[in-house]
Amino acid sequence: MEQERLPRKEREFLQHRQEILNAALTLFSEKGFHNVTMQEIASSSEFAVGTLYTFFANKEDLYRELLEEWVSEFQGILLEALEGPWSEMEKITSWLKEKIRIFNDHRDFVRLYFTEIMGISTNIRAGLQAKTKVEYEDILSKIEKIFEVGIKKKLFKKLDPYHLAVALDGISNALLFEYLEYPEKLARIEPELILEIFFNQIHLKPGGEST
Amino acid sequence: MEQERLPRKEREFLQHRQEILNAALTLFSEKGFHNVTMQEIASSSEFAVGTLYTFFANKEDLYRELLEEWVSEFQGILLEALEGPWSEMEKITSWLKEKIRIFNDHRDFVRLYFTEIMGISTNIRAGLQAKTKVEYEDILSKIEKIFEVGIKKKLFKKLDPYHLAVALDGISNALLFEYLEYPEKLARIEPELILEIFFNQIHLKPGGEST
Amino acid sequence: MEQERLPRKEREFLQHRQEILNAALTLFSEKGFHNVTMQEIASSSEFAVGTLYTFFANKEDLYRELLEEWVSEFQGILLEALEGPWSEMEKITSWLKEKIRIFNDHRDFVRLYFTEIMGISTNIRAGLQAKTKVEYEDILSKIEKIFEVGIKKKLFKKLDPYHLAVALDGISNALLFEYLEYPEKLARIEPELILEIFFNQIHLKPGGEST
Amino acid sequence: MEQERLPRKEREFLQHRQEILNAALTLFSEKGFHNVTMQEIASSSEFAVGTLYTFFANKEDLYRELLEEWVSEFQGILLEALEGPWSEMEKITSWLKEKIRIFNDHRDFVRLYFTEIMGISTNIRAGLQAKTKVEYEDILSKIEKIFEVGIKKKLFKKLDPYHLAVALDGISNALLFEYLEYPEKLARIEPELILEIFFNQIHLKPGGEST
DNA sequence: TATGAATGAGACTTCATTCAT
DNA sequence: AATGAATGAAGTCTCATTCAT
Repeated sequence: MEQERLPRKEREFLQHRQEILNAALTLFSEKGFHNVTMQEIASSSEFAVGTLYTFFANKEDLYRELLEEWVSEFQGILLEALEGPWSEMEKITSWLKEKIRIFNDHRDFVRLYFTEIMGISTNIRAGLQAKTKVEYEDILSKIEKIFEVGIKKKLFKKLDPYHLAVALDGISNALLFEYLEYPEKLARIEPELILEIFFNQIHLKPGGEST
Repeated sequence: MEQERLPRKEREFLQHRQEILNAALTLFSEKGFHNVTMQEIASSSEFAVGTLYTFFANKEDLYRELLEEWVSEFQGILLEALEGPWSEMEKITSWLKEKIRIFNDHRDFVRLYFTEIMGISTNIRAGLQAKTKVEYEDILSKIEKIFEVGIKKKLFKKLDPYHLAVALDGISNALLFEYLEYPEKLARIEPELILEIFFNQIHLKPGGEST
Repeated sequence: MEQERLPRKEREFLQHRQEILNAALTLFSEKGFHNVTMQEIASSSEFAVGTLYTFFANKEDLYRELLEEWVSEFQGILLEALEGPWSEMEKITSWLKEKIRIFNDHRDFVRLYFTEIMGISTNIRAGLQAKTKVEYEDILSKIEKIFEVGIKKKLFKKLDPYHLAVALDGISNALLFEYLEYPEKLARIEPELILEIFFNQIHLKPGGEST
Repeated sequence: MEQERLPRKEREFLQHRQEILNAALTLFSEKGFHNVTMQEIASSSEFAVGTLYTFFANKEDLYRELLEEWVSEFQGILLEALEGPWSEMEKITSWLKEKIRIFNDHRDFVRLYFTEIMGISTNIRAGLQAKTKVEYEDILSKIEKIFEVGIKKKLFKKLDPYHLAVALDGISNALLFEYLEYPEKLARIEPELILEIFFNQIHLKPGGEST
C-alpha cells in the first residue's frame, strides 16, 4: 500500500520480496520452519535459491521478517481497536471483531504465530519469542487497563483485571482455533458469541450475582 | 512404581529408558525437536549415542514415545476426574484441579505438548498431531456432555455446551500458561480462580438475571 | 560422442556425471562397493560429497547407474555381433572378438560386472543381479540358437546347444580372466585361440577338419 | 572326524565353533560379508555376540577361517584326485568327479568362494584373495602338467597345456554354475558331459573319429 | 540482478567390538 | 566360559549458503 509512488525498480523489488514471503508463509505454516527448505521456497515463489539471498540474509532472517511484518501489522490494528474514544465494552468488542477478522483472513499466519509464541521457538537463534511476546503482553495490558477502568466504573465485577484480560484472550483464542480447525462445528464466530460466554454476568447487574 | 518386582535386568532397562526420556524431555522442551541432537540427548543422559538406539528405533520414535507415554498418563487422570459419580460442578472442579496439578508438576511436558497440538507438528512424519488431537477432543466432548446435563438440570445457562467446553478449556489454558510464564504475576492458581471468572453467573441463580 | 550439439550446461552436466562415474568405477573395481566411501569417490572425482548427490540419489543409485550404463552398452555391442547376416562361425567369431576387446579395454568394469553376476550381490537392495543376469542369459540364448542352427546344418557335432553355449562362454571367460590377471603368461588372446581349443574337432568334418 | 577322542571340553569347543561357522557360511553366502552382522551370526548360531569373540578374534577372522578351512579341505580332495597312479584321463575324470561333488554338496561355500576369487575381495584386509588364488593356481598347474604329459604321450592334440587347463576349468565352472543356478535346465551334471564337450576331438585320434 | 551448481559442515544411524557380570 | 548392554568411530545423506557466470 505504501509503495504506491516508488520508482519501478523499487516497486518490483518490493513485489518480489512479497512473493517470496507469501510462498514462505504458506510453506512454514504447513510444515514448520525446519521442514521447509530454501529450495522449496524458491521453487514455490518461482525464483532461484540464490535470489532469495538477495532479499534476505538467510533462512532465519526470512522467517523473522515474515513474522515481524505481520505481527506489527496486526499489532497496529489491534492496538488501534483498543484505543478509540469509546466505552469499555465497545473497545473490547472492536478488538474482538478485528481479532476474528485476522484469524479468518490470515489462518496461515495465525498458525505460525501461535506456534512461535505458545510453543517452543522453532528457530532458536531467530529469537522471535521475546520480541513477539512483548508485543503480545502489550495488548494484554491494554485490555487489563480497560477492565480496570470498567471495574472502577462499576461496569464489571471486581475481579483481578489482569486475570480477566488473560481469560478473555484465552476464551477467544480457544473458540477461534476450534473454529479454524473444525469450521463446520461452530457457526461463523462473532464477537457476540465470545462476549456472551465471557461477559454475560460479569457485568454487574444490580440484584444479581454470586455471593 | 509398578516395576517393583521385576527382575533386575528389566528394572535397569526401564530405568535407563526413563533416564533417556527425562533428558530428552528437558531438551526437547527447551529447544524443540529439531534443535536437539541425538548426541545432546546422549550426553545429557550420560549414555553413548549408540545406546539410545538400543532403546528407540530412531529420533522420531524417541520423541513419539516420550509424548505418547505422558499423554496417555494424563489423559487417564483427566478422564477419571471427569467420570466420577459426582455433581457436574464437582466433576469440572476435579478436572481443573488435576489439570492445574499437571501444569505445575510437568511444565516441560506441557510446553512440548502444546507445541505439538497447537502449532505446527514439529515432526511431521511422527504423525503425533492427529492421535494427540483425538485424545484432546475426547476430553473436550466429555466436558461438553457435562455442560449439556448441567443445562438440562438448569444448573447452567442455556448456551451451546460445546462452546462452553472450549471456552472453559481456553480460559484455563490461558491462565495456566500465563502463570507458568510469569509465576510472580499470578498467585498460585486454584480451580476457584478459574471457576470464578468462568462460571460465576453462568450458574442459573433464581432471582437473578438473563432469561 | 552423442552429446556434441547439446547446450553448454547440459554438456557440462553430462561430463561431470561421467567424471564421477569414472572415479567410482575405478574405486568400486579396486575395493568393492562396501569398501569405497562417498567421500573417496568425491575426492577422487574432485567434487564435494554433496555434489555427488546432485547427480545420483544415493550411493546405491550411483552404483546401479554405473553398472547399468556399461552393461547396456556392451549388451548392445555383443548382441549386434551375434545378429549379423553371417555364417554361424562368423557370428561366434565376431562375438568373441568384441568380447575380447571389451575385456581388454574395460578391465575395471569387467571385474565389477563379474563380481556382481558370479558372486553374491554386493549391494542387495540395488537388485542388480536379477536384471543383469537376465541380459546375460539373453546373450547365452542367442549363442544357443546359433549352435542349434549350426547343428542342423551339420556344421557342429550333435551336442546340447545350451551346453555348448555355456561351455564356450565359460572357456572364453576363463582364458580372458587368466589373461587379465597374468598377461605375461598368455600371449594376447585372439578369438582363434579360444576357437581352436573349443571348436577344433567339434566341427563335424568326416575324415578331416577345419581349414 | 578327527576330534573323536578329545576331552569333552575340547569336543564341545570344536562343535560350537563349527555351529558358528555353519551359520556364518549360510549368511555370508546369502548376503555377502558386509550385509551380515555379527548379531545375525550370533542369533542364527544361538550364541551371544560376545561368545563369537571367544572363538574368533573378529569378524574378518571368522570369515577368513571359514573360507580357509573349506578351501584347504577341498584343495586336499582335488589334489589327491589329480595325483593318483592313474592315466591322464583317469586323473582328470576323478578330479572332475570330485569337483562336481563339491559343487553339489557345498553350494553355499562355492558361492562364497567364487565371490572371493573371481570378483573383488569382499573383505580387503582379510587378504584372502592372494592365498586362495595361489592354491587355485596350484590345482591349475597340476592339470597343466597332466596335459603336458598327455600331449607328450600323444593322447592329446598339441595345444598349450596351460590354455587347456584354464579352458577345462572354465568349462566345468560355467556348466556347474549354470546347473546350480537353474538345476532344471541341465540334467544332473556328470564328468562325461563336460568331457564330451571339452575333449571329444581334442584327443588326437589319427584318422578322425566321433561315431 | 538473477541464477543454480557446487560446497561441506553437521546430523542421523549402524554395527563391530568390549567388558562387567 | 558365556553373555549382551553399552560404546563410539565411521559412513551416508541433507541442506543452508556461496559464487562464478
